[in-house]
Amino acid sequence: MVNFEDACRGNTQGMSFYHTRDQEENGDDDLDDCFRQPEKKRRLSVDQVQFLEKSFEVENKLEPERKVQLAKDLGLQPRQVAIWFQNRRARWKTKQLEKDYDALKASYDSLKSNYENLLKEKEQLKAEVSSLTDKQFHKENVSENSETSKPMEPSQPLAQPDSVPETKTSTIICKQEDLSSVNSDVFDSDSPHYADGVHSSFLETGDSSHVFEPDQSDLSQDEEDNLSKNLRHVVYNFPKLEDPVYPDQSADCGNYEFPVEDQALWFWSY
DNA sequence: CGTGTCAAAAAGAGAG
DNA sequence: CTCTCTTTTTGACACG
Repeated sequence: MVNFEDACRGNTQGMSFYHTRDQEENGDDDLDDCFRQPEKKRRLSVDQVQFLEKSFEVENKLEPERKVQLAKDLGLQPRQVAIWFQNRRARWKTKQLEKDYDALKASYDSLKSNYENLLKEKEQLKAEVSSLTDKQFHKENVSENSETSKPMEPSQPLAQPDSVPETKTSTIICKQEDLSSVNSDVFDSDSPHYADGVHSSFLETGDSSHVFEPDQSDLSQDEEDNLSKNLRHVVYNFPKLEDPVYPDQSADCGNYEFPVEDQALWFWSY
């Protein structure tokens, strides 16, 4: 447990918590509390906040006993302490949501760029295949013209397309790793989330291995939709979208709600 | 208790 | 520097 004496020893040399800038007003505290007048709002002193923060780190919930003790230690009303904890929890949660959102967005951006790369690669391979097909076909025509005794199926040019499939396979494997790791990392986040109070979700477990550079370039809405559709095919082993249960989707993700414009994120959680 | 909100206080920005 | 305006932070409260 954090001891207030320890917490502030040395920095204020025994100065009490009442040394706020409007110290002289603190004498009114009792009066104010009795009459609940619209009292002028006073901020807690740095030391008071520090002490509360330490206490919050230890345990973010406040049992009545501790509330009274803290209030006593800090020279505050128990209600003030309760309100402080309430606010602190709420604001901590907001920050956490922001963090989680950023991480999700980063994952999404990363997936998007992976997908775009795959598309490019696919186009290249397509071009390569058609050029090889043409060459083959051309060859056959030439040989057919010179010696008409050798009929051959023009549709077999893919028999040995060099080493192309090799590279493609490795690429795909790589992508799959990315996807599955992202998938598990991100959507495991509905595990104790803020529930334990002190420690947050997956994001606060230090710097995750998914530190992506946010890609600011944005696709148009059409492209975005197209991307989302197509990715359902790219994400090989994800559940299919045949029977979507939209209303429950939030349950899978810690009850988070995302802005409408970011709902494209859901495509890979279906 | 969580959530949303208000409003005072503090911090920041910029013009003169 | 200081005055003013804007933005951010934070203590408090109401409501469900």
